[in-house]
Amino acid sequence: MARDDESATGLGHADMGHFVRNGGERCRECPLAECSGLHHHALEVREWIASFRKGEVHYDRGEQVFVQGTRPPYLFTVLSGVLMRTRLLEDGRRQIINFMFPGDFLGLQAAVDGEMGHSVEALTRVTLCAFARTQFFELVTQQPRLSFDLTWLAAHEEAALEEHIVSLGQRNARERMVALAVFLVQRGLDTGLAPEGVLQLTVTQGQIADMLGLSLVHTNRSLQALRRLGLVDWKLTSIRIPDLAEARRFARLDGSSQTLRPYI
Amino acid sequence: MARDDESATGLGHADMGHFVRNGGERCRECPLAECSGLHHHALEVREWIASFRKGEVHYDRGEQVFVQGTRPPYLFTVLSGVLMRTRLLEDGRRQIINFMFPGDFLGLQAAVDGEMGHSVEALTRVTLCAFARTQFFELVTQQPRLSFDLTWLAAHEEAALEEHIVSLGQRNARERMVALAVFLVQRGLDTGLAPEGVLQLTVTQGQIADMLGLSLVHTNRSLQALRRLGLVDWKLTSIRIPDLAEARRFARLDGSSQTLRPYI
DNA sequence: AACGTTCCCTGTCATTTGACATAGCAGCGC
DNA sequence: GCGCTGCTATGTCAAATGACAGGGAACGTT
Repeated sequence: MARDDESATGLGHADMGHFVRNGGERCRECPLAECSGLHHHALEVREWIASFRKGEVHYDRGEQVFVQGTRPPYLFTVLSGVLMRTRLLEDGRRQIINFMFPGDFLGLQAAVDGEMGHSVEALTRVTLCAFARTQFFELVTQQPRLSFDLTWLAAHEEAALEEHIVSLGQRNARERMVALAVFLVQRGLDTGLAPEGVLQLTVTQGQIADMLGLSLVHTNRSLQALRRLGLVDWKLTSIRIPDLAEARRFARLDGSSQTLRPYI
Repeated sequence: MARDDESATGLGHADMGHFVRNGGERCRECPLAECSGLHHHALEVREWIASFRKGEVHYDRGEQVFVQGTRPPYLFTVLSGVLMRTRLLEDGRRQIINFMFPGDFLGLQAAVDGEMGHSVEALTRVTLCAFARTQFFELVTQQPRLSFDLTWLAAHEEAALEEHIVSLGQRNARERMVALAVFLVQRGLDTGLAPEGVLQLTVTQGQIADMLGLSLVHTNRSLQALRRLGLVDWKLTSIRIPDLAEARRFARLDGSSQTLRPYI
């Protein structure tokens, strides 16, 4: 309980995030190196990044990595696992903003503002690579390539949020679900989390509802309808899309322009 | 009509955007210098920026600055006026993503990807400061301060989109409208477009509807309700909020952390 | 075995929002 | 004056979505 506060800052131990203080030497075994969907840096740049690495943190499902309104000491790159960004209203309503996959960078807002505008929670057991917030711009601005990559990630995150806004504003419940399922499965494919096209990820219907701005009950019924239609088979622990192209058409998603994502 | 294509690329003349080829010498009279809501660079940095400036473009209300899916040769900083980013679905549905005010940077997605994921349309007569897309990273990465500012702008745009997602997902029609009105008036105050707290900007109810994901009819009724309640008086050419704090409470917006925005 | 928890599912009814049809009103060119 | 056009306003009805209440399966703990 004395540790309770630390969990909010990425410093928690044991029960709420386990910090392992080890430096860049571990970067040779970086699990992201095997990920086919990512753009890998030149050795020189990788070593530059490694020199800033502070260690590694683990969180279990349900644990909070960042808490809205706090000033975290560390920023992270996701090494493995899946997380979600959420935003709370004072009256308890919750909106899930987006999901984060291996290679994604966590805490950009804190990097420029000091303070987080949203919370981040682990959806699976996750491993994160930690950098000191105060060193971040030293890390990034002194390597033009990293500065570019950071901007790339920010611009693409913006594009993902745009797509989500289109969903919430223009698509009905079923279209939204299909759009979300396609997005998740696609990211799963890119990061090796969806062997044989089935994403193994446990998302509750309550979480889907909070992501799509629907009630839990309506979410449930719409999911059943999609299952009957054979478009998306979304179960608690997995998402299966029999025909990705057809699902795309149904949700009126345009073709995904497959480019390699950079990471830091 | 031979010029038709150029309008999509920021090169149009006369009827669709008027390009004035003049360089950094005009930067001494930059209209943004008078804007109190902005963070102004040191002389040295301003001159560095000026050396990249390619000229100035004007667009009238209704003209498209960028068209979704095209590769624009220029990127812009807004010098005066207001614009909106929109995204179209194949079946004609339109979602307005956000509004842009003086000091905002246009075309970040094109800067990293080459291609625009959305369109940008002028809501008033606007003046834009043009940079070559191909020179952009030279401009930004060789000045750590500019690299920081660009990231700052991207992170804050992301935060604005988050807030919009919360609106679309969790707030009902009236709350959404109040939230949008507060956002617009606040940005108007920061950029000198809202003398005496009344934002002079013509936004049609159809545009409000496309921004908030509501039907035109429902938008109309909700606007009337808000007028009756005395919360927001939104007319075709102006937005007035009698009590900003009360409006914030109504829409459950948390206090805006007033910081100076950088610009490039 | 009994219990508590978490999640998925269903029924019924209320509310919100949308669709369609129509009217008014200001501006504008002629 | 007239006929346009773009925007705002209303009425009526239908569809989408939410609120509330409760049941049942799976699973871990005692």
